[in-house]
Amino acid sequence: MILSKGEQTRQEIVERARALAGEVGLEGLSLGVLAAGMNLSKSGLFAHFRSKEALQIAVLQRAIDHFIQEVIVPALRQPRGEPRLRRLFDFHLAWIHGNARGGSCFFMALTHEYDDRPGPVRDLLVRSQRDWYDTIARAARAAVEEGHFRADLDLDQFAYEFVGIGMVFQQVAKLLEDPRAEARARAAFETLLDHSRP
Amino acid sequence: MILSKGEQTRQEIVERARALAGEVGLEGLSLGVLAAGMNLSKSGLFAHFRSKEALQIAVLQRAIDHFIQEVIVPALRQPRGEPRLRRLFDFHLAWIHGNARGGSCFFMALTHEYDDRPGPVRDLLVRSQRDWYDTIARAARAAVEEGHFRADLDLDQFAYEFVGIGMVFQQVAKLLEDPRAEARARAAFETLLDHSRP
DNA sequence: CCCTCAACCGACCGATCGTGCTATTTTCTT
DNA sequence: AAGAAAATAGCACGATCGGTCGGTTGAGGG
Repeated sequence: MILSKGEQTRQEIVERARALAGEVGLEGLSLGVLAAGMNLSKSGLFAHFRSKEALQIAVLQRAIDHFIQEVIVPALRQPRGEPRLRRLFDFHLAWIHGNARGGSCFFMALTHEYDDRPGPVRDLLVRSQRDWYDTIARAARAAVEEGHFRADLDLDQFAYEFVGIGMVFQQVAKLLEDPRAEARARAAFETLLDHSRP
Repeated sequence: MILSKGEQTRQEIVERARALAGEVGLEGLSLGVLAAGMNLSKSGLFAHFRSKEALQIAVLQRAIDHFIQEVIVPALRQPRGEPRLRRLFDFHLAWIHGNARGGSCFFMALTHEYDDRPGPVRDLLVRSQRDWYDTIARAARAAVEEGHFRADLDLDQFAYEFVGIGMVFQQVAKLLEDPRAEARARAAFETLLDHSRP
């Protein structure tokens, strides 16, 4: 056993908390409810993190890792340029849809939870979102280099509109429950791609 | 005095609660904090609404009314077609930016608060958002009729992308605090307009 | 195998939550 | 001005919150 008992329990807590936070937000996390869900006393759980904020940060970091593993890494296995961008978009939609099961996309929900609540949690969130925009912009630059996109394309603008499509998709799919949400997202993305080509 | 004392107090409560909810959400509203902020006892305040949910609904309805007054009505004063759509977009950005003072756009925040929390509050939110998409689509249809937009334009798709731009704008402006957020939003909107023209 | 220390528990704290119930004060009607 | 009705205050309730503390237990290295 490579993981100590404590570390193993800690990771189970974080994983469980991540699922719970998808439904109630990071602020809405309750140590009591969380402990009851596993076979743990509240204080036993609390001992693993010395504050609720530490738990929140651990959960957010875990979500970031998941996002990288489920969205970014698989897209990187595609050839540079447009194919990789398409996959990035696909996996992004899938991520939103997946987390859609009883909860919004983690990061979008947190955006509204923390855009006016300073602190380390917000800082980490901001950093992760900036990284996400950068990842998209870098993938777009690769597409430029491959000749798939025009040389004068505004990469940051591309990332901006890319993210925007994902955001409406989430609202239309999950709140408004419109089955055409995904088709609309893909149509919007095709338009964006067309507009980016030489 | 046309308003009874009770009704007047009630409206002051709702208005105050709307401001407070912009920072902490509808679920995060606290009757105690709210009452302390005005000169009212918690129970005195509570008596105006027979439940917290009733207060939440009143607050949401109030926000909807504000949105209509600040965004939709002034846009309707513009000539049909593209000018009206431009103003609709302008006022929409201004609304997001205005509510940005210590809080997100009310409706976007509520989207993530209630997309997995059924009940009357969510129902009202869904209705209001559907109305908003419809309003944009109707304005776009007018632009088609005026000959500003092509006849085969997908109106709902237009509304979809319209809203998406507003959503990224909010995140980039408020969470990421990027001063170019507004310019990017306008650039994206111009692209959308260009793509909609005959 | 045993001893040590990390891991965990149970009880408890003060605060705050939404919500009743019962006065008491204020407003409105006559 | 008086009486009915509405508005508000005071108080208490059960629940739940994040967090503390002293003790108990079980895992893991010697």
